[in-house]
Amino acid sequence: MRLYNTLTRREEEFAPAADGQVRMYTCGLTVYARGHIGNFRTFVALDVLRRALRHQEGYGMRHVMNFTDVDDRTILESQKAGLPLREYTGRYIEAFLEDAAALGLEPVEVSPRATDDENVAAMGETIRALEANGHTYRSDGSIYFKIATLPDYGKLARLDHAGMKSGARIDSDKYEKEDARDFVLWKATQPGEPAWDPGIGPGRPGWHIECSAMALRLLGEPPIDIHAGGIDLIFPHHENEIAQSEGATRKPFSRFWVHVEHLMIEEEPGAGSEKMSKSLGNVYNLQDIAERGFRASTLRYLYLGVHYRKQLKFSWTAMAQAEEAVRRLVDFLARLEALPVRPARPDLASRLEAAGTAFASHIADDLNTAAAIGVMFDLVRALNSSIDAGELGASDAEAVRTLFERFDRVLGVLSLRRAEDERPPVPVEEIERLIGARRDARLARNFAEADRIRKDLDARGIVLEDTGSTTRWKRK
RNA sequence: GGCGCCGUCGCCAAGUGGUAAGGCAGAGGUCUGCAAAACCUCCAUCCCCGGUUCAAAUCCGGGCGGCGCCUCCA
Repeated sequence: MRLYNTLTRREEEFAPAADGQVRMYTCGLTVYARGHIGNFRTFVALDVLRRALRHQEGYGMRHVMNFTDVDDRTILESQKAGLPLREYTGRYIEAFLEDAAALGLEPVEVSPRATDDENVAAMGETIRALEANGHTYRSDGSIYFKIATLPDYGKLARLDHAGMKSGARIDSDKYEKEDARDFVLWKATQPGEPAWDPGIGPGRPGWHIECSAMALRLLGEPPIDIHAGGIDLIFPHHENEIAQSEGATRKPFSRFWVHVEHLMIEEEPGAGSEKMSKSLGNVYNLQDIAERGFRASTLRYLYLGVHYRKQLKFSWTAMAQAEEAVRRLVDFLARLEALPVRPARPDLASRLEAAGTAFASHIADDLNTAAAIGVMFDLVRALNSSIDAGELGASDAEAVRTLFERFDRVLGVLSLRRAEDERPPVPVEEIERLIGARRDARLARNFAEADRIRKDLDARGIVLEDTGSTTRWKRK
């Protein structure tokens, strides 16, 4: 498949370097708070990449997504909460896993925590290798990376430091550095802060070292195939990861760098938008989505409607439109269940095959999910039309379902919706009993009673639809 | 100030040289006990101004507007 590589600023043909297995690292969440829907835009987009590589391209995956469970904010917030760091961050890891499941993220092969003993040890090893290669210096008990020792520093971000805004705050650390652009690998112990000593002196990890160390430890010999994350990580995080990893190993770190654009929030129509971020305080999480009456599957669909390298303007209107679109798909799939037994339609196979090919080629085109979804809807209209004309039977339905399952292995929306629908607000037995009672009422032409039952269920979140002789239900 | 992205129907959004996918909303119609769903028909020449070309939403230049990175951030 074609994949945009930030390193070269071009789309390139992607295939794993070895054994048909993709070695991929995703920068995960800093677990000092519940992830918001901006965070999850990135994770869902990368989940689609993972699914496309696995289910469509047929590669094996070894995918690492970390939890950053030590940094200034996690330490600060855990202290505020009066909890040990590990326990405090553990709660948000749990919350993340719940949200990830709700959004249909496939579990990755490895989800390490930075503070796991073996990862701290790996950071020590990486830093020692950097020291041995002459890339570091020590100052006030901290260890720094000296970027002047790495000639191609900046190759990912391509920043022109000469032209940087005068007065821009470059140095946010209070530690002493030789050059403002140098960054800390290992922070000296501060009173009241947790500390480790993996053979380099007591302290705690700088922001970037964990990802280099874990990627190298868990994914083997560099270069890995793909390193991914939100677009804001290009600089400084990923640039510094490259410096650390390549300084330590003398080998290229990652072949592809994939970055997902931001989710933007528009609070009032026409008021302009800004990126959603915890520091701006304009965040919504999955709970907020649920409180507004929307489901996670709807949000997942909304994410996929915009190419991952374009900003996504989030609004409640957009959510409502996404919900209607998902409904159209679900209703179509439900229609397939009620088709009569009749001879298979001879020209259906080629129509389905064409759609399958078109869908796959859009996905293989740098994950053009929006165009792929368009293919799906084209097919829905054509097949709905055939159903109306009485041309489709049960055996055709099976072939159609199979194709949509193939689509959904990459998109992951329909299966998610189905899982949500398996837990309706009214017990299924009761719904079916009431449908039976209503059918009797209708046969007796007691429409008042029939409408009362439907209205009653509607108020409880269940919608009934009559289709010929049968009645089907769905969640509102 | 430097680097970069974006501007397509009322809303969301594909399309990067060959004459505008798809979804939502809307109008009219078919079907229907009602409701819903579904189907059919209708609904844009692509922010503005120049240029290149047989041909531009797509390339180039200049505006205007939105956003990002340069500082913690997905």
